[in-house]
Amino acid sequence: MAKRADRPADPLKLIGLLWREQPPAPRSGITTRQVVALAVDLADREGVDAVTIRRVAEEAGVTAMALYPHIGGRSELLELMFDHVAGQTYERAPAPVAAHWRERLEAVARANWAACVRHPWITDLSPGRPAPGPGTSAKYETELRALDGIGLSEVEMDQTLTALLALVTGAARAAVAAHRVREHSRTSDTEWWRAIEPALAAAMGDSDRFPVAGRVSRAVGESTGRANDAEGAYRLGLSLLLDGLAGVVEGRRA
Amino acid sequence: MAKRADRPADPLKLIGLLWREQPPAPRSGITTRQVVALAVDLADREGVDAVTIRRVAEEAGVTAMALYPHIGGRSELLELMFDHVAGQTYERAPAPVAAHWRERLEAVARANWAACVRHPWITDLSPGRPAPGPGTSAKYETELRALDGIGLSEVEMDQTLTALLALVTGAARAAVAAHRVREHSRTSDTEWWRAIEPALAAAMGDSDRFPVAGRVSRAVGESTGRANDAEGAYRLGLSLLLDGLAGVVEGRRA
DNA sequence: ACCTGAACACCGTTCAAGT
DNA sequence: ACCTGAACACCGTTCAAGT
Repeated sequence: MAKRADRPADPLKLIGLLWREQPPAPRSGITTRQVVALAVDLADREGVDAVTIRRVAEEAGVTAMALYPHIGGRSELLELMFDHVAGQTYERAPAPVAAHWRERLEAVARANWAACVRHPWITDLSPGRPAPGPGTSAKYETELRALDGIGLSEVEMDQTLTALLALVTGAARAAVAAHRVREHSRTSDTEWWRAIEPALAAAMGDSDRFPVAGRVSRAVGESTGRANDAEGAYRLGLSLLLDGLAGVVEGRRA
Repeated sequence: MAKRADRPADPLKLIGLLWREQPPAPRSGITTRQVVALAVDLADREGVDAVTIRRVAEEAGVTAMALYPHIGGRSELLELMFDHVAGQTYERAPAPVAAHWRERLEAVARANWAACVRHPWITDLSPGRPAPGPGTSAKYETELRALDGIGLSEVEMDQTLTALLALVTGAARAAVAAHRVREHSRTSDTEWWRAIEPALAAAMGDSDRFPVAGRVSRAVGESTGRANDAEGAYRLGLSLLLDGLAGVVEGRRA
């Protein structure tokens, strides 16, 4: 959750900022690109909420108001940051070019999961109509190529990609949130539950109102040491989704 | 994206607020339950960002500071709101009790999709370690029962549910975000693209750098009239996931 | 015990003024 | 053309003071 999404980014202004090659050589020596990189670093270290205009300006060594010509406004800055990290998704990870489509899609999922681990704050941003920037466009192209030529229609390619990314991002979100609570309280999940349990039991009145949930929670706690296993959910979910896709693809080939 | 997630909710304070039966009969006549219901209505109408302490207090007819004993703080209020709507997920929708597990899981997905449509702001909230409140607990129990007795281990039940909800929520998030932009600009996606295209083409320099993306975008635009079909992605993704699960379940029965 | 008013330390953004 | 300082209209939250 970030601050002030009140005003959505102005699309036309944003496109100008996203695609412009020549920064307007300002007095202060700052460029859009540099400011965005600074903001991304800040978000990596302290989260989106730390990315305030004033704070970014301070890091850039200018006043807050000097930033506006370079970044538009806070909403536009967030979109620029999003496009920036989107463009880096397949820089460190190998491009998904394996021979078998299943390996390619697994590489896509892995790269997106890694991006969420490296930049946890992107799970806080609403994707919305994805920013039509250079980074996002390149990422989309790379990912669609992994899905191309396996017998799906164009619409199915887009829907499959959206579904796969929804699964990865959704699970990553849960993992990130759990990790934050864990870090914040400096306790493991089991410790946390032990601390919480007396208050909870007293409040619930001990009645076994949630038998299946209780049984599952105990099993998950014992086997993973955590209240939820988001990464396991991601792996299993991906595997099921790809199994389903294999059925469709092979069904058509026959 | 909402305001101020800086401070996470205090777990023990939160549990007290979530489970207490007897509101402390205050002078003003307001109760935690009423304030939460008011805040949910406000969020439904104007989004999470409109849910400020001052604004909610105004709606409740008290000063901002009078709210604190009832809701803890803003973070806790958001968790209370989340638990409130979680508890309503299966009130309007029929409980997932069909004979076949596939129908039960489809009902689970449908109910969660409907909740996101009714309360779009819940897609802005980080789920995190889910608030251990009465609503969330009841929802979890209902959903696990839909997965019980079909041959999965407890850990697999939890992971499957998490994956399914990640898929539904992730797709719903994209759908909500697209809907917001559409509503804000009062234009359809195709109109929006037409307005954007000249600026974009000029910026990109017409070079066909994204051939597959271009081909897919055109096809999606022609067949759905939209830039993205999040609902289609949800349907297809769910169907593939359940196909995959059917393979696992049937494989074990044999 | 509960509520209030004033205050504190923040926000994003505007706008006239400087260079 | 770019940057600055001051200001505006907000935030969440604290805290002493009232009843």
